Amino acid sequence: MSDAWIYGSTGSADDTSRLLAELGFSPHRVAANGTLRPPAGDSRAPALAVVLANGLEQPSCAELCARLAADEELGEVPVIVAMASDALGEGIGVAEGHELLVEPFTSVELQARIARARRAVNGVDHDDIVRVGSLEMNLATYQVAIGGRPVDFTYMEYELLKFLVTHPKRVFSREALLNRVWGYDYYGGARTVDVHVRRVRAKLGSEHASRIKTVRSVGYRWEEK
Amino acid sequence: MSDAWIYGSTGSADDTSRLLAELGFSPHRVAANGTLRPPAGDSRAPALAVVLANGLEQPSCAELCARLAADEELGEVPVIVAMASDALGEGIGVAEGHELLVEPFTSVELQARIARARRAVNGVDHDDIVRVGSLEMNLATYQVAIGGRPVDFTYMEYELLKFLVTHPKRVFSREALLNRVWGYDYYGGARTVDVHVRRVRAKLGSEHASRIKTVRSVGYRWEEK
DNA sequence: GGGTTTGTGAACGGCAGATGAACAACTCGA
DNA sequence: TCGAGTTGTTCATCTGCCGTTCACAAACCC
Repeated sequence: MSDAWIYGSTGSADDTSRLLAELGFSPHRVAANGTLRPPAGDSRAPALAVVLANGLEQPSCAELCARLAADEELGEVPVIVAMASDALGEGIGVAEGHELLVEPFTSVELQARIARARRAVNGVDHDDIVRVGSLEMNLATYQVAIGGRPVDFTYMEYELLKFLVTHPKRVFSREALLNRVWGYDYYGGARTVDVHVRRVRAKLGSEHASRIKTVRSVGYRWEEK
Repeated sequence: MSDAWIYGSTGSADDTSRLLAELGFSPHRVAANGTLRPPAGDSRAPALAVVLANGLEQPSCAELCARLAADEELGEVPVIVAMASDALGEGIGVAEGHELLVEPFTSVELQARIARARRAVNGVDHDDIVRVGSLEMNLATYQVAIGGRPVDFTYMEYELLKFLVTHPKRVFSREALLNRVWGYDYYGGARTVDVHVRRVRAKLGSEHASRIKTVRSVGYRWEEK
């Protein structure tokens, strides 16, 4: 799923790892040898970076923050900096865009600060971004991207796709789709749905087009397979 | 003798007042009757605003935050929003530039977050120049330049452009723009937004005009691409 | 192979948005 | 106080997009 890179090796690193895992992240520890990437795994930018400031010596927290902020490829990564209360006074530099977390913290606070850090980067709440394979829907910006490349959907195409994606596996009759996507007071030909499905499929491309399954004499279904 | 305005009246208000006083502020409680200013004293912008979210009903925390962020005169005030841990999950909107503080907190953490909130304001104030390609906005002097050549924007044109530029990627409905750029108590035709968008586009010139994307039957979005 | 269901291409028509211009409110200086 | 200039809003018209529909081809089931 979404990777989280953890910098620093205080005693709280294991706790933090566990909390992040509970929140749905795959935590990866990053060695404190100067690199910004975890030793193994792909080098795709993670969904989150967590800096445990306590005991960070080489590089220092401020330096690490600065390098994270400056890294070209990682430039868009949400960053959370966690430190103990008594380390706050030491003028440790936490970059402006980064979110400050003071230990001890609860899982709920961590979650809230993750959301804030991500919002600062993406301009929207993470909850508003849906990913299915290489397909990415930003529900706040009305943008769809496939493999990072933006794809233009018209309003109705977008609404239809959004509905299907957010209601996976269930089959919807054309009538049901007309009611829930077009609106309850709508009355028009059911074939309208067909045409829209076709256009959405075309824009989705070969990789994702087949995700909209047609269930003969019933309707359509979104399948993430 | 820097003033701090405190919104909300939970039990922690007194504690917060005391802590702020210890840190050298003059705390003033603001009535929860809708105004943003304290009942007495001069109306100069304070050095700090603290929102105690717990128990805030009318206006809600999110609304209060939005109004604080939108207030013309107070726009440059550092804001801290304090709330209990169990209130975090409710999707309470804390504006992006505001600093989130989770109760219970220590005096040291409060101090650190005050510093961050102030840096956020002063920082934005400081390198107050936003650059997007050859477009340059000086948020302090209300000046816009394209390719080094100054361009005149009227007040509302400037405000609209500034709002879009400082909230990139996100789509805003005309109504949302009317609320957040024109003001909450404004009520007028939504087409007003169209016309202003058109004028801003015209002044932006061919290179930047397309950065204001229109999302059909939704609204407008700023894209730096 | 006949009937039903779905895919496909093209064309129509409505409407959202762009555009130009006029109007109203306000500022400022003579 | 008047008038000219500026600025925000609204009206009227136009244009192009896009949602819808239709006709036909293809696929599927009996």
